[in-house]
Amino acid sequence: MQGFVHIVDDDASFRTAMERRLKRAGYEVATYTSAQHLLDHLPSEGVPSCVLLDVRVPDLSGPKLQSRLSELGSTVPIIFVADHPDIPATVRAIKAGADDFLTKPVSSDDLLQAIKRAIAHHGVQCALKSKLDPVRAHIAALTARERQVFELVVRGKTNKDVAHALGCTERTIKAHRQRVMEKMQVQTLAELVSLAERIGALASATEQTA
Amino acid sequence: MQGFVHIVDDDASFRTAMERRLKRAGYEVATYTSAQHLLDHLPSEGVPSCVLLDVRVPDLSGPKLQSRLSELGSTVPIIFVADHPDIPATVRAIKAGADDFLTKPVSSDDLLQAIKRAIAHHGVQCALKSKLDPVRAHIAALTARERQVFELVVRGKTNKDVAHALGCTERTIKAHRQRVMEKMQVQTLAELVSLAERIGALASATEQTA
DNA sequence: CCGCATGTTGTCCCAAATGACAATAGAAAA
DNA sequence: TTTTCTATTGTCATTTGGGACAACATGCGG
Repeated sequence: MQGFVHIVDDDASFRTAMERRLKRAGYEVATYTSAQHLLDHLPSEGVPSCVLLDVRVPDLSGPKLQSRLSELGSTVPIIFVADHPDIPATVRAIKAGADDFLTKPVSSDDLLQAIKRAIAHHGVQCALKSKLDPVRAHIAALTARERQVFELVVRGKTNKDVAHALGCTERTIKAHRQRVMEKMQVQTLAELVSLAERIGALASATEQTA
Repeated sequence: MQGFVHIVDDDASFRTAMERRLKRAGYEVATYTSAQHLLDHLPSEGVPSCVLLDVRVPDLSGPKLQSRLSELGSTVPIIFVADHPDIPATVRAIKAGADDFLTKPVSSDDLLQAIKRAIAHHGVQCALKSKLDPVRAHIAALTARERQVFELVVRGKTNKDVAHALGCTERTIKAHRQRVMEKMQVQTLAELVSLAERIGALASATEQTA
């Protein structure tokens, strides 16, 4: 399986035409009559896929679908297909994060190329997500106190510093720290800091320590 | 000063018209008759700025100018201005990284909005760059051996591990490690790891340690 | 030949982190 | 009420990291 393509178009003939073309090219295909329809049958995340969206569909504009999807935690790339698009709409769509923008009639070449790229993009996104999601889950599993310790520790504070900052004994911090390491499933401070950076829990804050 | 705008257009009347409009809006302005001209008089990096590029200029296509600039380490956003653009060209330009795409005649509102956005973007880029550049410089100042130690240390290896990996004494690693910390100008391992992550020196490699 | 940078290694001591066993107290849930 | 979770603190021994002195070898340019 090379990937999954979700076709959204209210024109049945276009849908079936596309479906046939893409299935022949080796893709899994699902069709929807509207953007809402797509949102309802939320595609299984985790498989590299993309959405082929006819901009003519009335219920949800492209950008809106985009933001709706990302709210749901999805990063599926969207390829817009338009009949007679105007420049401003095109610019808006692409700047809003469309992965590509095609005009009808779509040449098979362009279509397949765009889809290949989009699915490749999503593959990368999925890989990233599958790495970061568990980390976020681990952080979510920390208690409030543990999170405080976590934040200070990954900034290079020593147990003593943290103890002073949080108003308790060094020994206490030590205990929390151990639990943090366990829950985050890391063995070393370096790994902990790496995770924090990747999650963005350290956004621009590398100040002095001692 | 709100920012710097570099206008590239071979049409003198357009240049001066734009220049006047933008100066009135409070921007610093420089004009160029060709993309090459812009590249020659490489704009001073560090000031939030943007390029207003007429796609008609013949010497360098937009995307080419873009890549040429980024080769030179610049991240100036480019706003394309086109007369009668076609969709594919628009799509290509924006996907290639254009910050915005305007069509003539450009309304003052659109223009100023686009420029404001672009300069804001560049402001962020500049801030980021001014943080990362010195770090890269520090890394470049490491000796080969020091860099080896650096790479292992930020992955969580202990001095003992590194010593074993590089075939020398723990004491030796200790010495290198100290010099690394000095040269990178950090006090703690956490900071060192943060820098490594931000520079991308740790791309997906958080494996076991002990 | 000499100075300098680089890499190497040493000892002594102290600070910091880890791990092994622990215990106590309050709050929330069963 | 009893269990469970969370936060708190303790000691002791060990490992690691960091700082303060160092020394020695090599290779390169002046």
